[in-house]
Amino acid sequence: MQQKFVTIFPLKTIEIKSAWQGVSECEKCSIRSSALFAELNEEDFSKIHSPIDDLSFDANADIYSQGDHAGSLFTLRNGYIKILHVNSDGSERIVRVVLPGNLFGMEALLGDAYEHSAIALTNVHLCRIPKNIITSLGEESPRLHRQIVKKWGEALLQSESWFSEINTGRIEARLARFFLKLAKKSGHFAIAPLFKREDMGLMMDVKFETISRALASMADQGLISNITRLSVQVPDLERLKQFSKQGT
Amino acid sequence: MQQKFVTIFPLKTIEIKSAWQGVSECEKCSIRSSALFAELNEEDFSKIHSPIDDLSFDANADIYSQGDHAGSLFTLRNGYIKILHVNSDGSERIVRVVLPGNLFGMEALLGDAYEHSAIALTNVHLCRIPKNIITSLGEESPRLHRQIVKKWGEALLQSESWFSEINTGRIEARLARFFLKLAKKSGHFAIAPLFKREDMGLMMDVKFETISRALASMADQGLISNITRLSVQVPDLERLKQFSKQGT
DNA sequence: CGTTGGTTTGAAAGGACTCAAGAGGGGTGG
DNA sequence: CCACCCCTCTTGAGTCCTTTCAAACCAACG
Repeated sequence: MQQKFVTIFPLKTIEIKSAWQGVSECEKCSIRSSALFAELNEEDFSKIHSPIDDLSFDANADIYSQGDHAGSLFTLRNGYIKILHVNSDGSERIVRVVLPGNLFGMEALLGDAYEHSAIALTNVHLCRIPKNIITSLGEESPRLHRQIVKKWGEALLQSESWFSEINTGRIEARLARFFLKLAKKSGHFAIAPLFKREDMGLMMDVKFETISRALASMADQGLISNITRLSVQVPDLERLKQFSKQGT
Repeated sequence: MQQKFVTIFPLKTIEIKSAWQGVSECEKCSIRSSALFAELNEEDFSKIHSPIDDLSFDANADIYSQGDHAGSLFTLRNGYIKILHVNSDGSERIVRVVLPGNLFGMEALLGDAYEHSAIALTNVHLCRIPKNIITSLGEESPRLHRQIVKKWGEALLQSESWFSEINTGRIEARLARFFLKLAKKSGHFAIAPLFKREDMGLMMDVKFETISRALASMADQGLISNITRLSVQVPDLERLKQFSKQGT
């Protein structure tokens, strides 16, 4: 019932960069400072023997699905990913949005199966880290272990703060906070990404029509402009901030 | 079951058991199998030098507040605790409910300040673990580190699942899921705890009057009975489960 | 026995949902 | 290159659920 996209393979993932082996690239990784291996030194890298693949996915592609065997965790390099939880009654809810630099799929370290589904919201670029690298390297490198604890903690805090801010109050205020979290300055304006209205509804627990109406209403009020499928402009971040606190 | 606590000071916390030092008690702890030190052996315990205090608090007492210096983490032995997040606009939201055996306040391991407030929902009994025990012991004991990662992961999963199930759909369905999570069998019935309506509203993002009305309505439908301030009876868990999936 | 904090209940207003129709965009095949 | 189709997004009107503001109620406690 979901969107269908044309795939060459009946399978779900599309890999456009070839996998590569070894450690040299990790050491030069542009997002390394914020990534899992931030604190590792050369000696640590020399202990990595399994391949860390560098993968790309199209928007809407499944990275993994709830219940899949969990053999790897991932670092997102760019793009956005939604973490979807399917409730026992079949209803769905987006429990986290993964931002560049974030780790996801850490359930792999705890159990055999993923607890959620991870689906690309945009075209994405990510690293797949086999769990055995962590478990074996972890024995020897307290630095890595510390980093994992830290990353995990950040994920929890992000999840809780996301939850608290994106799910409290009227929709318009929630949308405002959502924009404030994701907006990036670009010249005189700030630009915030939009996702499918359906997805945004799943994040905030409202129907997609409600998202659409709220966007229109906020545009009427001059809080945002140039609504497209993929983004909005925020002319005045400060004003939006005020709005997110007040409600009117 | 809950012993009576005598309030001597006007202050918020009351300690009824004297603090104690050393490791001997942890080894015999009744909830140790589910607690942080589950996997430790005698050698590990011998390395613990800071005192782990065993504390009690009355309902409504603050365990710590958002922004406080974070010097310890905690294991809840019995009772319930709410983890409250104060948004930048002053609005509040309960992001997690701590159940017996759960770890909380792990932010202490990451930064200097607590990110949330922890407040007792009932009379509680908990262990306070100074962070330096973890950081120093962690260097030497991979078992402890593993256990921390595991606990942290559980907290994230619990938070996400709580979020997903307690915050999706109509209030009555959400309340039903809430009862299913917390109900315990007691003879022919199951009994689920209730908290202050205001608190329940903060968990589910509705006003306390709405909670009250939803409880009344569910009682009319025979889904629950014997509503008091502190608990409800659930005559038929299976039926409640059906209800939580359907809605009507 | 009156105060107090918490809970319930009522009525009207407001926000979100449902069902439905129409508009816009991007991709496909002619 | 254009026409068509499908998917997504927008908009409308009526209904349902939640909020708001009030008032009454209740149990615990001094």
